[in-house]
Amino acid sequence: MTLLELAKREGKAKVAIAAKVDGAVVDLACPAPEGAAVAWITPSDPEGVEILRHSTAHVMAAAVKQLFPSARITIGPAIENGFYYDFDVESPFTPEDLARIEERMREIVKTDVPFVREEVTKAKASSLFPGEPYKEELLADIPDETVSLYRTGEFLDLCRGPHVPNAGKVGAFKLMNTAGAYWRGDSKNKMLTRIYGIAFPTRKELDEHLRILEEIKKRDHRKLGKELDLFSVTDEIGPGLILWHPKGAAVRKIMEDFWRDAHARAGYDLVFSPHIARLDLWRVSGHTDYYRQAMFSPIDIEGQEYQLKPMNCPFHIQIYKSKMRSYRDLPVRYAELGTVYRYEPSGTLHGLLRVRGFTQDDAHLFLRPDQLDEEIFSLLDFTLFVLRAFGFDRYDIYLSTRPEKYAGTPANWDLAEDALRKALERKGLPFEVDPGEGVFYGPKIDIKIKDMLGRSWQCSTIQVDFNNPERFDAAYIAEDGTSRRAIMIHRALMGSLERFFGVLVEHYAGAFPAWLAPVQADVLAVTDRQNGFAREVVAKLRAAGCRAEGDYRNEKLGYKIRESQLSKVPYALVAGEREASQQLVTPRRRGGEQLPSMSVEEFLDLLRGETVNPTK
RNA sequence: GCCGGCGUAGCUCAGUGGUAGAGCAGCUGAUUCGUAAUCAGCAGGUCGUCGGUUCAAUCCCGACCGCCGGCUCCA
Repeated sequence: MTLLELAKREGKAKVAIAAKVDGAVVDLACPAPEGAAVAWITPSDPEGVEILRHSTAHVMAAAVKQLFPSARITIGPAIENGFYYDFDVESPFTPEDLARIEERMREIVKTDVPFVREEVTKAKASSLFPGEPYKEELLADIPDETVSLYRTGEFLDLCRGPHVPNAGKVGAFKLMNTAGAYWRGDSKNKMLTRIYGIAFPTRKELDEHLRILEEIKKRDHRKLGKELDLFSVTDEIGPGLILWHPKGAAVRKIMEDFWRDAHARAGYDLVFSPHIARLDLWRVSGHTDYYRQAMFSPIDIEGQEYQLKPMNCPFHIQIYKSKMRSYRDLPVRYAELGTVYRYEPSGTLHGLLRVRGFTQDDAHLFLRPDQLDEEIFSLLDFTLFVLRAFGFDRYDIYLSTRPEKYAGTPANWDLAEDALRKALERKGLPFEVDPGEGVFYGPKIDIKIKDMLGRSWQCSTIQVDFNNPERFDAAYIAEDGTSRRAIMIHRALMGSLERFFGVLVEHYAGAFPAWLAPVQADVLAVTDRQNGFAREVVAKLRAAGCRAEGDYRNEKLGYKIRESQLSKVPYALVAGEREASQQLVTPRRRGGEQLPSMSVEEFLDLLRGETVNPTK
């Protein structure tokens, strides 16, 4: 008896698309083993959705082979929200092709052809894929002697499975776009044509996903950056180089002020360093060996080579080394909003999130080994405090451990990895270990913040560095009078101000909380007879530290309200005849909520109540 | 960098082998108005850049620059 027959008997054939037998997910065509524990998998189970998406990829490949017989098939996995399939074709698919492929897919689904699993020897299998070099290559890499194949009508694919029993079982899908993708993700290989699709169990879920995509588009920081006049990237300046307009600069200043203040309180010393330094400095640091591909070309200055800085660390080390350090002086903490320049391939640039010049909220800590545990813990605490202040309280945390090639001693690595791990555990933070993913110079903790839409953004990083202290001989005099090597920690919390700002824009959809908003209140004169009063109100607000602007244009109130709301200013203060006569203002929140009229002082109190950020 | 798409006024976008339009924004004037757009007029573009085809190119072709979606990589 097959699982499908068993499913029928149990009345599950309509919903089940696969089954879990003793923990292994298998097709319904598999025999139902006597006495084994069988759990049905439906499209709404996580495993079910994946099967569904993967099967949809097969349906797409089948449609492509029907329409483009010369297309060579490669791989087509399920991914988050959908699937893709990579093809090798002479000319990439056009949007019209995509529509035809999608149409053909629907026809295939309608025929409800079965997905038939076959198991054959590798030798047999390779004879079944004539003219499919990629399948040959995949076959050659499979260690097992037998492999499984799936047949969907005429279409045959090498695949581990499992799959839905029939094409009719795939859910709602939509082809989204094509993209170039290297075979096996390696830029040395041929560029294939990838088709991305989304797939969900039901039409409703698919529509919901499309709605989310719309929402993401609406929040795009590049779009909002232009609409709200926050920043720009121009042809004339160059790609990946950011111009911060007054509104964006205002937010940046608030971010910086908050950051400097928090760091001063947390025991950091603020430093500044230049944008270029002798190339030799980067030779000593090892950047010319390990980081060359990300560095701009050296600059010739009177016959000497200088380098635009890709990192701040060597400068901070020089400051550390400017005098003898006692074990009593440690930890030394140097922090800088340091602007660095890195060569990023043009195709990778993306708004504020991926740029060529950016400002790191950088710091380097110099410690004794016995201070590692406590320092990492308080640093972690400090990091979360800063992230929370900006409204991020969901994280994905990763601990990356020693790679195969590394600097420093295994004993030190163990010490450092231990300190990072213990800090995370003591803080009660769930984290994932990425074994061997540490940088060559030390283990690290990466924190990805999750925004309002649940998307993850890499921002904070805490890295132990065993390499630089050695290369630069960063030392301190220990209690016994001997010179010891300091342990260095490199860390950034926001990561880069540009990226963090971009993430903030998307997180808040441009509607910054009052403490961050570039303009906190628009004062709207109802007619020009109130312009004088409105100016007084603006002056009073500004004197009290409120970022206020006045709208004295010859426009109706509705017009001014609309503009204020569209520019996402937290408060619009209506100043009309009624207000002027009583020296009041009538606040309206950007959502549309109207508040009772109040004095300027009362409004300032209200605003203060909302602008206290958690530092103070 | 690689693959594909795109590049028309400050912005959003129409359009055509015979050198261009709309809405918004801007300017001028009228209007003095109460919680998401008052009306009228005016002005605004070497159609990304360079080259080619053509009697004629914004349109067709090529190169370059840039942007967008991915790949690769990362703050």
